[in-house]
Amino acid sequence: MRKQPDTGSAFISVAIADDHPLVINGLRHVLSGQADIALQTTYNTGKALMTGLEQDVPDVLLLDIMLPDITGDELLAGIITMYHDLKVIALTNQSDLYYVETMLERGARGYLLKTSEEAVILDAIRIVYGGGIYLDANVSERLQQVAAGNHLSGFIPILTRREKEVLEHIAANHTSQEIADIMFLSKRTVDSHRQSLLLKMQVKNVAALVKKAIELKLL
Amino acid sequence: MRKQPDTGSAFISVAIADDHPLVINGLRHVLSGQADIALQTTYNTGKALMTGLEQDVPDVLLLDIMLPDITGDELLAGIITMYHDLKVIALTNQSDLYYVETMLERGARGYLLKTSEEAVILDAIRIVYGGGIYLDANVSERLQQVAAGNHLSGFIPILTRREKEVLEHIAANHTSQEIADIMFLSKRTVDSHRQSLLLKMQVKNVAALVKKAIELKLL
DNA sequence: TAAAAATTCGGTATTTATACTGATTTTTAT
DNA sequence: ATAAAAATCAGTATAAATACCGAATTTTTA
Repeated sequence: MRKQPDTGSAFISVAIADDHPLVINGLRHVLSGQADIALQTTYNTGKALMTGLEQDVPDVLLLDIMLPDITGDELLAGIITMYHDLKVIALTNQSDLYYVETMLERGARGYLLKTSEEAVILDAIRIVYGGGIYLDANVSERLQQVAAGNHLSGFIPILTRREKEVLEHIAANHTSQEIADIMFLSKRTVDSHRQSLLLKMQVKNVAALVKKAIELKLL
Repeated sequence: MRKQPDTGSAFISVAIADDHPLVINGLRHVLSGQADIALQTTYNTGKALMTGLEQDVPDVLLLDIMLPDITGDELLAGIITMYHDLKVIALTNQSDLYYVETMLERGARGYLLKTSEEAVILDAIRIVYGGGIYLDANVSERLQQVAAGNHLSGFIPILTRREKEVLEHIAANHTSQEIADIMFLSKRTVDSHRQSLLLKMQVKNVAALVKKAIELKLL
């Protein structure tokens, strides 16, 4: 029932982009025992990945969303556009779950944790190769929590440029007046942005604001 | 020049405590090629580790500082006390560097990143086994930055139980009066803890306090 | 056991943040 | 080109946080 890859090969060719040698070695070990999977190449930077894809496109790419030179979500949009047939599985740590929605929106077909079991990793590769979408159980569980608005209210507020700037200054131990001086604005304007921030983030003071911003990776 | 282990074996016996299968497999792969190193056991929880050590103590333990059931720093003090000859190398992610000082204080003999190169890992094991102390280059670099007070002012403030509680409530979107009601305290007392927190953390408002607390893994 | 640290509470004054209403100009998107 | 969103600033009022002062009691540590 599985589609044949464009290369005509009988194997699922896999590439890995991750800057952690241990992760790559671990994955290499996992994949080496599989008759239907062939590890094509490994990359440890986004730049190397982009260069390599120009030469050879694998069937499935395991992509660390935190490469040293660029984040996965920034890479993904371009990759999907350029290589329609490439199936990307995001690879991440427990703590980066907030990226799940973004990555899926941008075209990732799978989402694995670096703590995933071997069997899960192999399943994911085969399912995604076959056209499916695979989320690690822990991820899908978390997604449901988020969707249900349990504690993160289910959405990531979109902050404007100025709001982000003000937020940075607030977190950097500055008062409204100080921020006004730094940004060459009236204190009123700064307070206005503060109000918007509190409203959008659904909190009532800057302590909770900063905490939530960090949780949502906005800071 | 290397000391012989207590077991009389010609190998350096190594145990790993880490809950990530990929990390364990990666390390297993790295160690398997070494004639002088024998991987004794692997554990994936703190509890399993404690139980296992009662039976058999390795020469060197690679200890993930973020096991699912307990943190490394909580484990370490007890382990070092009970097994004087056991050399512990902390194993962690880039983001957990704040623990370095604590781990060294509590008796860790080495500090490796999960992103460390194979050669570095092997070096660390041999050096620590021989009685030395080994820090990953990235770690020692960071330690110096911290020591120089570049931006984290060189120390991790020790918060008291009550201060931590108040800090949690502050970050949870509560005012002093609300916290007082929740904790059955006078608002004065809560404010007193607030003052101590700001003083210890060297900030002047709760926004910066929360940010710093999260950076220092206190929250 | 003695000393040190933590926890508790009070008063007072000042600064800062937050809430609300309202409005103009600039930028962005359709 | 037009509509929508963002950015700017103002007034006023209240709530909250912060900065000092000091001090008694309890707990922890040496």
